[in-house]
Amino acid sequence: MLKTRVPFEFSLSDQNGDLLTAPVQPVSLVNFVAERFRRSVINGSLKPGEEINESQLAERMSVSRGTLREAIRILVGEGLLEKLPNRKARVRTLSPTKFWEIMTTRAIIEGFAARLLAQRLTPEKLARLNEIWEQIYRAAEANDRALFSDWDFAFHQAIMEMSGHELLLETWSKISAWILLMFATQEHTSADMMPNALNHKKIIEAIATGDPEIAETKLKTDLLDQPEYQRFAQAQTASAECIAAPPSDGQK
Amino acid sequence: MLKTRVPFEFSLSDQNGDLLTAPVQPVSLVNFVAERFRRSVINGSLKPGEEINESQLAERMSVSRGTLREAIRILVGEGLLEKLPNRKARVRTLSPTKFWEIMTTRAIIEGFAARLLAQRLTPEKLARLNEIWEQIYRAAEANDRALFSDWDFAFHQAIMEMSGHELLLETWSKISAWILLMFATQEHTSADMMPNALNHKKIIEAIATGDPEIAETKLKTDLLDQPEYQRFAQAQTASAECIAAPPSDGQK
DNA sequence: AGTGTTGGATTGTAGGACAATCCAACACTA
DNA sequence: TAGTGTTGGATTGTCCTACAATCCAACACT
Repeated sequence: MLKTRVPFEFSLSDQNGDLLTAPVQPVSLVNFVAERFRRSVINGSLKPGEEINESQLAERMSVSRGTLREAIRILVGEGLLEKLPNRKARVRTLSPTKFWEIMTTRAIIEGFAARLLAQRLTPEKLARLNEIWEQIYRAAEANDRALFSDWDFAFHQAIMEMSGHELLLETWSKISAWILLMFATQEHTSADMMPNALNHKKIIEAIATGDPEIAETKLKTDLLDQPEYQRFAQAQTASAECIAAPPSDGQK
Repeated sequence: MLKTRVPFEFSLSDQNGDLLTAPVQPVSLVNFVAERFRRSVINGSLKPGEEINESQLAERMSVSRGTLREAIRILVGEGLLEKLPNRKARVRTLSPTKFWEIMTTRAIIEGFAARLLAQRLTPEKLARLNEIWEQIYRAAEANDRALFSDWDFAFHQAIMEMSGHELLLETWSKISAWILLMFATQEHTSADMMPNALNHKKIIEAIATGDPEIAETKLKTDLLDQPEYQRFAQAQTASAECIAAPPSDGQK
């Protein structure tokens, strides 16, 4: 088989114009495979609970088993796969409880990031948020569900990045695959998009006040008031006050 | 070389009496090596910035390069090592900024866990906290720094575990190596231990009130008021209000 | 001082080998 | 029939060897 490595890969949506000066990131085959895993889980070709046969999959992907195993280690670290010794790796399942956990974790992480961002806001950062918001709005207008999700994700990612808190960003990144998965599984009607878009504007305004308390609270309540959270969280009222009340479901 | 696997490993300090019914966890060699890495970083035999030569270290540890590489992947996922393609893995360094990041991240995670725990507190959980506290107190009395750190860590870990929020626990676990590293690097005088022990009692009391707000706030302020945080965070006043003010240092 | 060039060290990946483990199916026994 | 051995194939865990790709520092050139 081909023994050459995947040399370089640029995320094509590289927003900032300074493509030239931006650090070039070589991508190893292992990372490439890991990314494929993420996408496969997110787009549903790898279903929750599905097991992974190393030799078989390695051959189908035309990579060595070692390479595949390393990729699996990464995904396990990110929580997308689970693995017990001597047993196949499995795609983790997304139960209502897990859903609640993801949303609350996001809430405290993004809430804190918003607090930081509010304190360190610069005109450039604000401009960037507004740019992304434009795209969100446009996607909502165009009724483009996939595009809307992409920019929605980008919005939250931007907040995390601009908060300047590296560890928090890392932590957020590790659960971001779950976030994407949730985006993918929510069956919004087109009616949901526009109010959602307008709400993002309110988030920007909350951050723009410069008041850390307002910014943090806005992000927190916002994440926990999402309809899909409500749906999964069953009878729970998901206000900021009730942030700590998990849904009580039997299945893990 | 030896081709047999490391069969099973029990954490000897397995508190709960039902050793028999508890699930048996086989440990792969990769995990064993990963654990060695963690300990080495924490006890200082692997110094921050130090680079890792795969073949060399693999031979010295009597494991194959593949096994070592998988272990490295795990540690990279936990953030203890950093790795760029085609370059050696390196032990990440703990700058003042990083220190601030760890403490604030802990604060929001543990704070939220305390909130949950306050709401779901049972007599058994409370008893467990008090048991651990006994050990903390005893270690402080005996002036045993290492023992104190161990039980201090166990205390916080117990809060995370008993909060019942799996994802939060996972997230916390991933940065726990950093926490241990901080414990290891703080050069407390013996005088610091007893007040610290007594303060842990106050944490228990805050949780025992059952008021999520009180519990969360107590944990948050507590983590950010630690002397070692103050030391690293330089001129910052680390009250709950100033939670979001990072130290401004040049070196990353 | 700035820019080619080169060789050795190291990482990235493949692929084969085999022991250890698991699991499901079957056989046996009370 | 329920419970308990037994067994063989499938799969994972680990090691090994091999070599291409990459990096880096040292040297040479201009």
